[in-house]
Amino acid sequence: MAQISLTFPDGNSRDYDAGITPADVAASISNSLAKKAISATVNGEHHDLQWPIEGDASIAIHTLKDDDQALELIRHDCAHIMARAVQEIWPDVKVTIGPVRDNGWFYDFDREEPFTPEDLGAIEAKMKEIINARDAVRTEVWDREKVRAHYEASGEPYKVELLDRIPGDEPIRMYWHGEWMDLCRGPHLQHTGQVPADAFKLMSVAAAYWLGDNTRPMLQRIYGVAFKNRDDLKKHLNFLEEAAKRDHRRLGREMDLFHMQEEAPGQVFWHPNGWTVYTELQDYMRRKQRAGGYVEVNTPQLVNRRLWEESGHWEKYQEHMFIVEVDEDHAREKAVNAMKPMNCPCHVQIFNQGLKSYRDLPLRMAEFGSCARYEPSGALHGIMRVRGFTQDDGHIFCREDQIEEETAIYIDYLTSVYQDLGFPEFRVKFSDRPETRAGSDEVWDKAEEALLKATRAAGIEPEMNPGEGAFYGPKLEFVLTDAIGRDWQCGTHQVDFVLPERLDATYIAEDGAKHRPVMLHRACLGSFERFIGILIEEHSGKLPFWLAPRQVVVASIVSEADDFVHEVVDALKAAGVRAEADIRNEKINFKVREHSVGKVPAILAIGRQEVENRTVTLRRLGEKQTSVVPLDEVVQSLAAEAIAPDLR
RNA sequence: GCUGCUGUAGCUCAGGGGUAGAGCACUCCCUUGGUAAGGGAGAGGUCCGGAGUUCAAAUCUCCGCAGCAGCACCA
Repeated sequence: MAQISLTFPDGNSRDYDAGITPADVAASISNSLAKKAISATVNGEHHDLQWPIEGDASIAIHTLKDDDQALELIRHDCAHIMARAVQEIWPDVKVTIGPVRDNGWFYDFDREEPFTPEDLGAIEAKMKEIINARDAVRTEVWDREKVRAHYEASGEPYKVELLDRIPGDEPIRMYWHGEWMDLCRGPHLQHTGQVPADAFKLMSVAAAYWLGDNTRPMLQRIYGVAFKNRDDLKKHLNFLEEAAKRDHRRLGREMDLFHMQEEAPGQVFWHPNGWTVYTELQDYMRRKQRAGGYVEVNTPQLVNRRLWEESGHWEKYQEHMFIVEVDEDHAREKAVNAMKPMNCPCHVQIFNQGLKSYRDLPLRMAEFGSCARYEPSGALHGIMRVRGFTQDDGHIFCREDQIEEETAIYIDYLTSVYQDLGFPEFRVKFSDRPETRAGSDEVWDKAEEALLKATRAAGIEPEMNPGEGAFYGPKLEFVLTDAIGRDWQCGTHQVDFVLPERLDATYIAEDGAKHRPVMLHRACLGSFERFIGILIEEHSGKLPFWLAPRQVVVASIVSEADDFVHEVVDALKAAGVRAEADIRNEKINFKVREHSVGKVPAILAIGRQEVENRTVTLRRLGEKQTSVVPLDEVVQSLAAEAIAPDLR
């Protein structure tokens, strides 16, 4: 038999017979390693222990100590064990796919009846039985036709379809967990007992379209999470509990920021506190925009359908637009208008007024543009995904050869805004041409290349997001995450060769002839609504001082202090701090608790001593200890803190 | 939009075919208390909307609306 040489992570190598499995390699090293081994990385690829090695290779044997591999295997085996449990309880249920995801896995089933919470309990119990049985996991490579015959005979149409989607040259692997078998690429553990029985939990059941396609059947998806041990599971469940407390919908109510109601689904009623955050943020953005060389404009809410037809939005997005038909007295025909779902066509109208020279370019035009989109009901989510919102929108009209520089300038601008707002880190995605799009392939080639080049020149290597671009051009997405880790696109930067063409935007170039400008669509926050939602969750409601709606509460300890309380409040207000008095007939304990819950960053307590010495006792949110500070000093330091970061 | 779940006081929730419940919040009274809930009293409800079943519906059924989770969508 041929000999092969395997090289271990420590650099040593040993010779083995060709075709040896990692399990045998582990056994050749020590009995304990053979028992603890869960998988192996061979030539950089993660395989299970039964995978034969045919040639010289590098090899690393993994145990539960290797987090990445262990968690992947535990979760993947959980998916199989769960599918087996489901089919043991309900043999008629059809299985589909069950990938590892986030902190666990999901598995999609086709079953008439939806799973109930009680069902989940039963499945969990059955899974524990399977784990405790320590059933061996084994694998075989099967001939494609044998797999097809098997799944056709056992009535598993989804598996047959999956089989057909596997490229022709890939070997088809079947995996057994005990007697239960599934088509799978692997790798898997050695036996079911290697899954910790007390470190997984079935979380929820929800529906999902087969293959993510809304024209295909809906399946029942069960989500689970799994970890290496019970403590990690507990930590995760605890994290979710804590994250729920940071939910912007909950904090929005607790901090009295905003509310929403049935009569205006997907639209925000901003309360005084919330509107303070909003306007503070808007003032900041307005200053940043001016400093960034933008001119600010404002355009109509309600625009005749004609413009949307010209821009192409009517054709593509009519279903998602709020249509307003005006039947004026004596009018021969109805005027059909739409609430603007975005601002770009309106900005082109402003650009098109008068003749523009190449000297005017790049022309950076910004608007706090209120938009309305009829979002699908299921998409609405607090103030993060709404039907009425305001973008910090902007369009840069420029020459093709200015795209790269303008993109670099913009990325710089966005970075400084995100930095100021407490997001030094953010993710960038690059989305290229979608299937349905406007514009020729040559134009798309140009746009994609220019954008990508500029992004890389700015020192960013974006995540690729194939086919996700806008219909008129490729885009960069700047992504932030909410309390439980869901992605939200906030900023965006898009190259558009199409709209200037459709709306006939031109400028006079040096050659005296009309030329077509390129349009860069960009939003930094995205929408105020979404960004404030993210801000709330990111800071758990404890907004930076300059953004906090209620910055200081001055609380009396005894009523004799009331006059001085008002004096302190007045002094703070005069210095530009949002301060309010609390002279209610309540104990200081009560007041401290209430304003702490309300996320007020600074509480100043005033009792007899403070009145006498003209001091205040300052307590910062989240801190236990207090400090006694002279009035002048506290006014000065809090006033300094209230200044927005761009003005410091 | 799709699947499932939910909708009872301002909030969080219990209850459940026949007088509507709690805690917190609110109002009033007592209390002037030194850093996360002082004590007492009171007021507060179209039980999401509509239809049906029933002697009787907040409760059961159906249809809507809204919210939640996931999927799909996101100019």
